Amino acid sequence: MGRGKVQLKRIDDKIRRQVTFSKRRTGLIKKARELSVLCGVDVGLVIFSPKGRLYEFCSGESFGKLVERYQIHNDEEIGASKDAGGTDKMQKNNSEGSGLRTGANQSLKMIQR
Amino acid sequence: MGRGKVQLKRIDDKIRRQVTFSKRRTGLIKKARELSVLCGVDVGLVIFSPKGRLYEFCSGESFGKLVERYQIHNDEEIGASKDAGGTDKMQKNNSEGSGLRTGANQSLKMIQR
DNA sequence: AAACCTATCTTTAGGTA
DNA sequence: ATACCTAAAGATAGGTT
Repeated sequence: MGRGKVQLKRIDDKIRRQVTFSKRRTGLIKKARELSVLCGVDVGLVIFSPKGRLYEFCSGESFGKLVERYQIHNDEEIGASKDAGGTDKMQKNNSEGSGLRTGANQSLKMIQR
Repeated sequence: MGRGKVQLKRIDDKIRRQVTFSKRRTGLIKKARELSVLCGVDVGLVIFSPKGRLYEFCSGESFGKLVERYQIHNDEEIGASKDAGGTDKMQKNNSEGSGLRTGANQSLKMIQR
């Protein structure tokens, strides 16, 4: 938006990149909130800045709760041992494995409040 | 967008809500990807549909890795025992506690691939 | 780095197929 | 549900302060 199309590649100029980060981060969080409210769904979003700062949005429950649901979902997928029918595969836009696997249920339960 | 302003409240009609969910979910994931690429930051996003489906986006690392970083970040905040200076408080748009606290480092390390 | 402005691009609500 | 269309709303790059 603004003037000219956006190339989907890392912005070279440090200043411009920082400004864009600030603007788009705000927009993304706003959209995450809108999705959760408009559609009554739970959304969890974490953003790590290059400087190590953390920005997050989390609807309703705590982020830990969402992580637990994430974990449970994956367990069910594995337990069901079928690709068709039940929960279907998510849109794996990136991250092949997507971490958090079976056997860690107990551990996870310890860390979420 | 589209015709008429959007009220920030749950869409009543089930069909319209579902359609909006589908459209906005796609848009949100796209924007999450753009932010991560344009600004070279790591982004993790999870969306749970009312039907229990899971949609996610995760830049670069696995979602588990991101959760670990989330955990580490929170630990450092606590360890530093100061509010000024180091990592600053995130934009807590919701979720007071935000889960995932100290002492679970070992457990978490077990579950992320 | 944050607050505005605004031209321009992008998303999307509603409609149609 | 899913794909496409399009008017209108929304996001934002670049500029200014």
